[in-house]
Amino acid sequence: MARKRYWLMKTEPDTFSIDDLARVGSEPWNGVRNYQARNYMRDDMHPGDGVLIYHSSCPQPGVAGVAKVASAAYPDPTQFDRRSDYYDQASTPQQPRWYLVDIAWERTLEQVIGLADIKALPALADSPLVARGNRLSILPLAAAHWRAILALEAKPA
DNA sequence: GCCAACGTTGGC
DNA sequence: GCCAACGTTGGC
Repeated sequence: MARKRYWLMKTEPDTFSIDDLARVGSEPWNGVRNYQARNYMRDDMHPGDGVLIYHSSCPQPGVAGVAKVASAAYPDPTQFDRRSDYYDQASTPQQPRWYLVDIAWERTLEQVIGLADIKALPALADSPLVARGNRLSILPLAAAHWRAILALEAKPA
């Protein structure tokens, strides 16, 4: 049994928010078309890993909820669907290019933990999350980063 | 294999 | 809407 890992996964709430995840309970995290993010899902994620759901490209960017990895990696079915925005004609079922995992909702934070507050955490100084120009939609989090971010929850706004 | 052009991400 | 940063593409 591998040790539990921690992740941060971005989503645009206009498209799919923490409330949407709460409604469906579990969601195949499809549409990731970046090789490094794919490698994280395919190679490094395991059921039970902790996931912070991060809202991006929205009025209030920040961590909006907690979820967990709920499946092993498997091929993203949207890559084979001609009608999908995520269709990839270079990918075949015999040799899929894109993989995903299912993500299961655990809880929605009462208040979004804003990016500015996260950036202000000394413990997060070495996290890729606060690095300049970070565009990866899936990021690994050290356990200490996970704890430091969620510790902000206790503080009044 | 290099690198310029282009497209996308994402905070502000 | 702006702009910086980054990944991908494609000509050579």
